[in-house]
Amino acid sequence: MRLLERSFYQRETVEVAHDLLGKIVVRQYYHHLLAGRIVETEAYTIDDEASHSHRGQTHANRAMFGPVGHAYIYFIYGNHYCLNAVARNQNHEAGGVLIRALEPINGIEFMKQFRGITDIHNLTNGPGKLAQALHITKALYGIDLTQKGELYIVDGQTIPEKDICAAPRIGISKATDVLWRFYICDNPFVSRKS
DNA sequence: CACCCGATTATCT
DNA sequence: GATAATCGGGTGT
Repeated sequence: MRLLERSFYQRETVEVAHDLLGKIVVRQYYHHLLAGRIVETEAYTIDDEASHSHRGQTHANRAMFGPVGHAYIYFIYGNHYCLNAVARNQNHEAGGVLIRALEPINGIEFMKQFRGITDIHNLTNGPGKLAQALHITKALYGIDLTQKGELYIVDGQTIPEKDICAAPRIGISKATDVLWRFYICDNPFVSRKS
């Protein structure tokens, strides 16, 4: 499995969100490798009212203004971390792709332990859930996802266009018209149906 | 320093 | 399907 190159992330954010489906998130946790296939994503651009980057750079969102291919991680609702891959083309100042759901591939027993449950379909089918299952916290903020390390993304199968669904993003109140949520249709690990 | 809110989840009914 | 839990960050005083 090859690492995704920096150039992969240096394209339109929405395109990268679409193309990240089928790619593999790898978490090296001490000597263990936890991995999952991306089955659901959402794009957030700087022009987008729903994006954390829309009101300009702050200390918390600085990663989204930094080099593409790095991780933007945020904490929400008092409990949950969420993982984004920084992605944008050269015309834009900021942008990110929220990783919303994974299909567990490797290290499933550790994921169960980190999540405190045994149901495999409830392990990584949500952005906060997958962060907990892979032990992703702010300690990994800004990490380069194009280099082997504690967290990175490698190539996987290409998903046929007919198997990709687009829908409005979840949990936002602004810019609900655009279909910037992508998921693999009929995949049982997607956070929810549309 | 007080206030408000949120790219969610678990746990009810 | 409804709602409580929970707390860091942004904003304004």
